[in-house]
Amino acid sequence: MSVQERKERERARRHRLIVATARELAESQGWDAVTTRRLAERIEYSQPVLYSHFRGKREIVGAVALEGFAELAAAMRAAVGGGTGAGPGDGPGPGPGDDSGAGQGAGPGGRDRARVAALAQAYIDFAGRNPALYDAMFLLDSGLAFADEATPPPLREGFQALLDTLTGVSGDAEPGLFTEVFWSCLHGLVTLTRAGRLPPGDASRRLDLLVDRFTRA
Amino acid sequence: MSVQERKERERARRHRLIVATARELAESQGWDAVTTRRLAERIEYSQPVLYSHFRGKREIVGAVALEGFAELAAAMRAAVGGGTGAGPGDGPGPGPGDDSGAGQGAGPGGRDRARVAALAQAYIDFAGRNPALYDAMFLLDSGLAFADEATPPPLREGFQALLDTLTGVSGDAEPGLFTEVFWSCLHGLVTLTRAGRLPPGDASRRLDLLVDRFTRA
DNA sequence: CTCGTATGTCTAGCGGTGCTAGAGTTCGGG
DNA sequence: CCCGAACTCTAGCACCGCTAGACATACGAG
Repeated sequence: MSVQERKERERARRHRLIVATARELAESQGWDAVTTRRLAERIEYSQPVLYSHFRGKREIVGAVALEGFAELAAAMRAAVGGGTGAGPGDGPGPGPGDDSGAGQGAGPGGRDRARVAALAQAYIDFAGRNPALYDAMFLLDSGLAFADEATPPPLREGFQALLDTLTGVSGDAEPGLFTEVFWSCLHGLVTLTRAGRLPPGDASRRLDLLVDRFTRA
Repeated sequence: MSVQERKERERARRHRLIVATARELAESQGWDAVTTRRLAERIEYSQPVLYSHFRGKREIVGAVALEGFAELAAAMRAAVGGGTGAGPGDGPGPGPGDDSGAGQGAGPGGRDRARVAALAQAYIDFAGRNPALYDAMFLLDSGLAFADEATPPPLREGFQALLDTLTGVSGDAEPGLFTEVFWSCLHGLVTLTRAGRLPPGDASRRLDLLVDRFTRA
């Protein structure tokens, strides 16, 4: 039986190799350069082996995107620290209103603002650091399901990371909705900036303004 | 000389035909279906004539996108009416601080909110009504310059339409920056919703929340 | 150790893409 | 009427994602 295990290990190894190579190629030359032929050449196999691991190119993109979601979630967790918000793993997630809204007093507002700013900065930094990865996650068609029961764990985890931090500042709004909107704003900022639609210089000022709008009141 | 004029007219006519056909095809079957061959067949010419009008497919997408920007600008203008904001054409545009910030009193706040809401709704409606057009404008590579001196007039006009309405509610923030951020949020909302990243049901509630965040204070 | 088989990989090729060179035709001006 | 210029089309390039079928390799049974 050991021989089968060895083969399976090698297969898994090659699987990872494909994903890693696709990611590197995309990050260094853009997704347009990621063709099945080039990819096959890089991993030193012929194209058909790709199709023994993935149903098609879309699924390869999806695999890269999945890595991205996991890393993004980790980056956001790291940015806000294990601090005040509902921590990960200490329950099924915060029910709406556990440390209840209406916390718009002057006291801890500054701390909240700092945490949201750190979160947002982490998001923008991640996108800037891994543009091709971000494209795989959001721009390209990766065939991943989102707000759905089939949504893969890393995606849920990413959203949860946002939710945990933002729940505290959502005020009288439903935290889920609040998070969706804030996330959309971050995504819009990233997208338009990356596409050259916004002057690149004022990126941090725009982020400041956004965080302001979502942390006051 | 009349013959030359006639030819030029016919050429212009064919030019418009190409753009219109590309747009229809994209709107009915998606941009993937817009290939030079299909396009050529639809206009009843061979592919090479396309290249006598446009440098390549990207430029065709760009032409469609340009139409889109003009229509989007018009839709937003119509939505806010010729009302309170700085009207179009009555000067080179409002300088920052002409009817000065700090207007966060309770009085006209409601009216401002309504106008911003109408503007945002017009934007979202436009994107929903013309998904392929919106893709050409923002998702696809149309080769159009944006925040640049080479930015085509329709793009400037679209941004100006946003700016005119938002200047009044930007508070102590720079109106240009405020507009960029708000626009980004709208774009993010549209993008994520269209990609199935957000549950489609709560679209209007999300929009409400966004408008709230940008009109209070 | 040998052999049949089963697994795995590669070569070759399909229909499609954006784009272009050069042949062919049409049509206006002298 | 005929020549030349302007224009269009046929044919083809290199590349794409993807797949069928030939080929080799390595395993397990006798």
